[in-house]
Amino acid sequence: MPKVVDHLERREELLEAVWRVLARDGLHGTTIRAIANETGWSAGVLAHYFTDKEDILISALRLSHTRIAARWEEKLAGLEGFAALRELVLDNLPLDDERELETKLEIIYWDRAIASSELRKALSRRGPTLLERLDKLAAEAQARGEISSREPSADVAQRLLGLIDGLSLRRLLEPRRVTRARLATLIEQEFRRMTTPTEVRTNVEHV
Amino acid sequence: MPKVVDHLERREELLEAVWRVLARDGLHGTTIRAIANETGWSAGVLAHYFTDKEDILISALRLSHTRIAARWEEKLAGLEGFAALRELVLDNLPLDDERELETKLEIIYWDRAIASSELRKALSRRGPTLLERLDKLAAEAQARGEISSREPSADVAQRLLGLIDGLSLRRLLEPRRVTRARLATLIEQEFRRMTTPTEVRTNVEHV
Amino acid sequence: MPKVVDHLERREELLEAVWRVLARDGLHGTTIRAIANETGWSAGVLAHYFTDKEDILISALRLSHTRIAARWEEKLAGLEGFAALRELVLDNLPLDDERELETKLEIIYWDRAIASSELRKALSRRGPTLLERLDKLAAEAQARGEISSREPSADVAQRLLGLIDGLSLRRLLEPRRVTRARLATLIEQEFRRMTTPTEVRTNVEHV
Amino acid sequence: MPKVVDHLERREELLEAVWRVLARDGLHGTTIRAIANETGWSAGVLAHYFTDKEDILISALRLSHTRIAARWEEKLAGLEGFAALRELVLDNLPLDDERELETKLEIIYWDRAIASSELRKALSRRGPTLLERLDKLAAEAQARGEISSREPSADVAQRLLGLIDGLSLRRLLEPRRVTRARLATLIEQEFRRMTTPTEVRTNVEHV
DNA sequence: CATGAATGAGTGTTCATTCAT
DNA sequence: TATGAATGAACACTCATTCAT
Repeated sequence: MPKVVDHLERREELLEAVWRVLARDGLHGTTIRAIANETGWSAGVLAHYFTDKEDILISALRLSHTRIAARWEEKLAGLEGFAALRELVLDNLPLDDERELETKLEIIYWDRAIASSELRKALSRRGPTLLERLDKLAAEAQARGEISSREPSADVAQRLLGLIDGLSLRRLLEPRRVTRARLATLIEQEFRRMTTPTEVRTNVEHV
Repeated sequence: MPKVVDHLERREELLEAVWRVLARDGLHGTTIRAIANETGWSAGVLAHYFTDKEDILISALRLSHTRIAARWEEKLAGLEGFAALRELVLDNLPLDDERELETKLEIIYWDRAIASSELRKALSRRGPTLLERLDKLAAEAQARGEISSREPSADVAQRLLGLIDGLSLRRLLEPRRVTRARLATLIEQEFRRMTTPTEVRTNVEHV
Repeated sequence: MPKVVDHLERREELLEAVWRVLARDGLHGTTIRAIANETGWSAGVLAHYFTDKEDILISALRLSHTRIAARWEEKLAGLEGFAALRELVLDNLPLDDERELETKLEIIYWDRAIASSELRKALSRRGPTLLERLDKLAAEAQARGEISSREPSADVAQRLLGLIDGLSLRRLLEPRRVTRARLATLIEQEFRRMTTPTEVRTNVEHV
Repeated sequence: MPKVVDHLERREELLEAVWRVLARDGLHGTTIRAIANETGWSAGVLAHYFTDKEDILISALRLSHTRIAARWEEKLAGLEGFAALRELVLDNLPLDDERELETKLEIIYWDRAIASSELRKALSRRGPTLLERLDKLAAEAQARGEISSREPSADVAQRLLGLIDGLSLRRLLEPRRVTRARLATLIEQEFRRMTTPTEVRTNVEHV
């Protein structure tokens, strides 16, 4: 009788090891052997669960996205409008170890995503989804009068996504300058700006 | 007398080829041989001008930063306060081919920068410098009453840097969704937000 | 279950191939590929058994020393004093193919041993050991009155070691002039000198 | 008017630099660039004086042999028999820096000499010549009754050559154990043995 | 299912050599 | 004569991948 192994479970166990290696050594330092070492299994075993190294890397990213999406469902349950929007943004920032790892994963793939359209597809699954969610919640918040309606919700969403990526990056590149507390402060200020009404000042000329 | 070659000039010629390869193939695909191919010279010639592959990559990045810094001097000459701040932000966005290449260069190094402190140093030469400049100009704009003084200039600068990186990234990752025009629109909206006076609305409660 | 290979056995098989390449091509001509060719395996297989080329070369030398030491135990079993000393000297001369190869190995490393202290350590394992053995047996032979006690046993040992190295070298450098038979004759003469009593001749003045 | 350069003089100047590099870095570490660096000239200049790297190395060795032979003429002038023999042996030992360098040169080439018959020829110029001289002087010393005539002068010469090479090697491989003083002592003892008459002891049985 | 032995292409790098100036 | 720019082959080494067991 062959040993019964839950394929999916084993796959996820392996992919979590891939995350750890990626976060520790970067994409460049992530070799099949390093992964195998981290899993505790032999290198050859990866061939049973993945077709390719590319497959491993993309699968690792996809699993991360799946987990993130699942967490969204939990966290956003019962929330609406601005409150939901705020929660979603906060959840996508590296404010604890788990999400710092997720952030590293994203960054790590950006290099290759620029060159490989294959990988770009895999990556864009998160981007658009997140963008669409931000958009929908921003529109909702506008409809409720919680945030200004002067700009399209799509623009609000795109700006928030940009801030998420840009500030997260700075957090990882310069951890001493951008502490978690500072990161939180910066995003709170953005929330405040969104919820503060604006009045057109006529004596300012835009360049 | 030997063949006369301007060492510095040749170095820069080679490094520009490195840029092209990096932008085309990513850091991962940038091999010594690929670079040599792009230069039109043989692979061995790189040994005359650089000690190492690491030296090549870091030099390529440094040259880019040097060029960028020089362009800043030009573009900011005569400008002050908000006008200068606006110009600096715009100059750091991938709104033409030249700056798109520069942006790719930055992104490409982020992966390794997270792991290697050596590279992080080289990279941080741009980051902090840009941040400091943004900060100084934001403070200037605040003093002139051109933008709101409700938040510290350091926060304004950090947010702008975040937006620059985040929106630039989206432009490169999803060029169809984030066109150059859209990128320009988004940043103009941010400028507008900065220069528009705000009035506290009492009936909104921050969470 | 994977293909079963006796790791140690395979290592030794590979190292013996290294010996052959070293003896044929010299240290200079001993490349990883040449070794691989000699083994019949691919070049990459060496990476499974050795960390490094340095590791290969030092391991090859060590295995040789181990084999030699083992042979000493056999040959010297039951022998004492001068008889043992004589046997030990003879065993360290290139009087057959096996020992000629061993001698070549020693010579080959001398160049680098002079520059690299690392290698000198590995080499000196044989040197001192042989020297100490020669010393001990010389002292034994002196105590038994088999050889002259006019000079310290340490000097006898050092001279014998010098002769072993020097004559072995000549045998390999000028095989036609120094045949095996001639080598044997020369060393036998030295034995005769050692065992022949000397009488001080007073009318000779040393310079 | 072209610069007038004494070819031979320049050649020797270059070759002396080769010696220094060889002694410092070993044959393995002796590159064309290292030599050029040591000479103070550019790498290409060597092409004017030598056809090949092999040519450089062999020429360096030959010059050393020429210098040694010239020194012999000086030192042996006026000496005959044992006194000359003694002087010749002493002159071939690494008892000062100059001769230590010469010894290193010899050792350094042994590795390749075993494989390359070309180099062996170049090397054997010293060996045989020295051997022949030793032989001639040994015969002379025997004729004068200064040393024992029990063994052929050729054997005496071969043994002395073996001792010279073997002990010199040990001096360089284990400089702490075999000091210059110890080396001198050991060779003096050999001289003493040669000049001391022997008497057959009947109660010793050769094995 | 799991192993790890074996492969071979590809990497960065070194280096003797050539040659236009 | 002397230079040093340029070449290209060879090197040790890494690594994803295959496959017999």
